Amino acid sequence: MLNEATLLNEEECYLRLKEDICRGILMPNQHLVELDLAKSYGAGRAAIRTALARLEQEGLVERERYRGARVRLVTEEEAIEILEVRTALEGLAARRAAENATDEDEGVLQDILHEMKIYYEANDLLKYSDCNTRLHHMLIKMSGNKTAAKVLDTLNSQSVRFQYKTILQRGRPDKSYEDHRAIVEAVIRRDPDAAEQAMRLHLGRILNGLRDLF
Amino acid sequence: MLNEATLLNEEECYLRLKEDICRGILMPNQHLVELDLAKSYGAGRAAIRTALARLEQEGLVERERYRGARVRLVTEEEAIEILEVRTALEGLAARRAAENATDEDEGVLQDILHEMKIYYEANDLLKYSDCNTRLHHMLIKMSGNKTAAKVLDTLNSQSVRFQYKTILQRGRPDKSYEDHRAIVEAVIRRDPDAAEQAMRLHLGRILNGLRDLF
DNA sequence: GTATAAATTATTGTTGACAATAATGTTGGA
DNA sequence: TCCAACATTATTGTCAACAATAATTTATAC
Repeated sequence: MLNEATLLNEEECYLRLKEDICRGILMPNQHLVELDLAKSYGAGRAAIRTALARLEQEGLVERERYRGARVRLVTEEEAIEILEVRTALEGLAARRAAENATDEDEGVLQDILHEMKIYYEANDLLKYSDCNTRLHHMLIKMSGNKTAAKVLDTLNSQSVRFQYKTILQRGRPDKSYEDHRAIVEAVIRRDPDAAEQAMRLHLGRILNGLRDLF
Repeated sequence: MLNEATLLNEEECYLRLKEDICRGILMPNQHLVELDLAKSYGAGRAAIRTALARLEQEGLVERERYRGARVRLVTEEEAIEILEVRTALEGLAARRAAENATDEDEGVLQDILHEMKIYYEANDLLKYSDCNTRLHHMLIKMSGNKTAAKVLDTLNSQSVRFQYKTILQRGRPDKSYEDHRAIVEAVIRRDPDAAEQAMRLHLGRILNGLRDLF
C-alpha cells in the first residue's frame, strides 16, 4: 500500500500548529479555518479544534465564538511587557543559577561563552544568536525552577517574531557579548546579586533597543 | 415549559470547571470523566472535552491519552517555585506601580491599608486576607503590565490550595501588616527600588513560612 | 445608484454513533 | 493459591451529519 499514513492526533496537531505559528508560516491575524487545516495537515477536525483551544490558552491564537480562530497579533506594547516579565524571571533564574552552580555547569557556561566569542568575531549572527539562546536556557535550567522555565517558554513563543528583529539590529551583538560575559562571570563567582544585576542590565539593553525600534 | 435551560457552552464549562477546581470541590488527582461532568453540569461532552484541554494548558488539569483527565496536584516543591516566580513578578509590579502612581491610586492604596489595619486589630483574618488580595491586585493593575497580570493570575489559581494555609499560620498577619505598610509607603514616596525591595521582603517571609510548613 | 431586506454561503458548534484503548473481572490450569 | 490468558466493561478518541450563527451576495424598493 502506498499511503500507509495515519492521521495526526490532537497532540501532533498542537505541536505542528505551534511550530507553524512560531515560524511565521501562519501569519498574525490569519484566519484559521478548521476544515482547511485538517485537510492540509491530514488530521480530523476535532483534533484541530482542541489544538486551537489549547493554543488560545497559550496566547498564540485568538478565538471568537462562531467566528473561528486567528493567529494572535502581539502588539509592540505587548512585546515590551513580555520583555519586562522576562527580565524579572531571567533575573531570578540567574540568581538561582549562581546559587546552584556545580563545577560541570561552570564548564558548560564557559564553553558556550567561548563559542559565542568565536561566532561574534566571525560575525556569524545566526550561530551567535543560537549560542545566545543556549546560554539563556542553560541558566534557566540551572535555576531549577521548572515553573519559571515553563512561563518563559510560553512567553518566548509569543514573541519570537520580535526577537529576531532586535538580534539583527546593527551594533547589538557588540555589547551583547560583554553582557553575557558579565553574567557568566558572576555566576561562576557564585555571586547571586551580581548575576541577577547583570542579567537585568542585559535584558534592559535589549528592551531599550526594542523601544528605539518602535 | 418547566425546563427552559439551555446547555452550557464550552466557555461556561471552562469557567465552571476552573472554579470547582480552585474551590476544591474537585479534589487533586480526582479523575474527571467527561460524560459524568457533562451530565452534572448540563453540558455536552465536546464542551467539557475542550474545556479540559484548555485547563490542561493552564496547569490545573493533567490529561493522558486514552486515560482521561485528572485534577493536577501541585506539589510542595512546586508551590515554592510558584512563590518564587510571584516574588519576581510582583516585585516588578511594585516597582512599576511606584513609577506610575497617580494621586488617586495613592488614595486607594491608603484606603485598603487603613481597612487592613482595622481588620488586623479586630483579628478578622478572613477580611484581612481579602484586603491583602485587593492590595496586591491594585499594585499589579497600577503596574500597567497586563502580561504579568495574566501570568500571576494563572499561577494563583494553581496555588490557591496552599495560600490559605499560610494565611492561617499563627503569627503571620502581624508582620504581614507591617510588610504591606512598607510597600505602600515606598510606592507613595514614588521610590521604585524601595517598593520592589519591600515586596520581595514580604513575599520572602511568606516563602519562609511555607518552607517551615513543609 | 444606493440602501435595505432577503437569500445564499461558509464556518463553527453540537450531537450521537462507533472505534480504539486501558482497566477490570473471569476462567482455567498448574 | 496463584498466574496467565481471555473476555468484559468503562472511558476516551474520532468521525460524519446536522444545527446555529455570521459573512456574503443578491434582489428589491426608493
